Amino acid sequence: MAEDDAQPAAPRPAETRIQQRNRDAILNAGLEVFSAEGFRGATLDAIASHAGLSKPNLLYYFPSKEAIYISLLERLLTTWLDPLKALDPAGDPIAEVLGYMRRKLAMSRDYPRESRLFAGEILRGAPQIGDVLKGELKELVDERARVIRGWAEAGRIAPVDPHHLIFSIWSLTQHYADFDVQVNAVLGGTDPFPGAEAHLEQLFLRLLAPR
Amino acid sequence: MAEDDAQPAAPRPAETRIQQRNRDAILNAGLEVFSAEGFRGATLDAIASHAGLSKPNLLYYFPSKEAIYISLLERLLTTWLDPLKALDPAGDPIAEVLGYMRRKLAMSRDYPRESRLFAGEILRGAPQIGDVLKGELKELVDERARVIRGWAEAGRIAPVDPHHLIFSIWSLTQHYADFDVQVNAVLGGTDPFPGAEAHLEQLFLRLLAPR
DNA sequence: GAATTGTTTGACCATTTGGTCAAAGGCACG
DNA sequence: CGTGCCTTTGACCAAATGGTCAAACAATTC
Repeated sequence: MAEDDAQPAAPRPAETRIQQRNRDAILNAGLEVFSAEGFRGATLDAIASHAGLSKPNLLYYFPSKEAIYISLLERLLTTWLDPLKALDPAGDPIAEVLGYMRRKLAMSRDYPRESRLFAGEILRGAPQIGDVLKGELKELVDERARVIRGWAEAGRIAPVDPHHLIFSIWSLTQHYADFDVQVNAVLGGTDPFPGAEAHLEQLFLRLLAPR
Repeated sequence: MAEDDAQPAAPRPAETRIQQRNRDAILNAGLEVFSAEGFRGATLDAIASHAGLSKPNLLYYFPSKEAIYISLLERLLTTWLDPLKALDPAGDPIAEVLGYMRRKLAMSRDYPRESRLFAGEILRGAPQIGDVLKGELKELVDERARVIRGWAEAGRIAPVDPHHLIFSIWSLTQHYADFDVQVNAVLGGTDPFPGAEAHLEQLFLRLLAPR
């Protein structure tokens, strides 16, 4: 509708330095609070104080609490799906699956807040991202599942149900972020990740070894 | 302080029929709402209407929203720990582990609300049951871990880290209840449990088979 | 340095929500 | 059938919370 090709080089209104900084602070604060308290448990006051801003100031940058939440989920979804996209049909089957597992485990270690945010959304029935799950996610998974099925049929890995294999990778790795408190309670504070990686490597190696 | 041994046979005040029924209805409604919305997301009004009672009537049976929640968690914890207790040190190692896995998977199928209630509590940092995790749960797990380690050392199962083995069983089975929406979105509505059981049997058989 | 635009906030508001209370309605039992 | 206890509820309250707004306060630009 609106034309703006007149200017040679100024198409975007472009975020000011200060907008960039504040939006970032808000998203970071939102991640912190939403992942710890859930959507309903998080308050604008808590997010504002975490971000070092006043509540009305928050709402100058985002129209509502929900908008912050959705913004976070959108940013998260790319990060979340990328590792699966990176699974290379041309690579070595077992190395590819193990690589995917390791990437997901590293994400649980390095981005536990993101993992918990996602888990909370799904636990509550995915009110915001249900469509993405049934659309983009399902398609991506189905596609990779076909690759894995191909590997199995070619005898390059043991026969497995590809969908359940993917579920296994998700659940086994995310557990260490989402159920963090429980893992630490049982382990008494030792870093669980080295042990987890060794265990999961063994598990998938044995599951997938052909013959 | 108060003595009441006078009567020959009336020690308990004993719940009336109506108390029994209403307390039950409230706990069931609470499970429904808390598991779907989380503690913060659940409202007394929602629980009351689910139970078919008025809000003040709820509070005649339970002193507070938190009391309902805690009551549910307590009831849940026994159910939750029993399957692990039932793991028999004298039984056949692989059959015992597979049996435990199957029992947990059945719980995800038959009691998904309980699983989600528990998951929500842990996700939020276990504010109510943190102590149980560090106490009762840790001791039980450590004990069973010793049994499993014994099996491994005797060469009756492949060498595995017993704690991470237990985490694996928890995460793989609970995933089908807690991430229910995601599983169904990806699978497009087919019942995941038959496939899950076959997959997990294969997984643990291959993981644990000695040699 | 005046005008314009972008940023921040104190004061406020409406709604939601956990919880109270006094009074009314049932029920059992002598 | 009346007395006493158990159960139920309408009306109410205080606090928390998402969100608004006009006015003050910076930055930037010409």
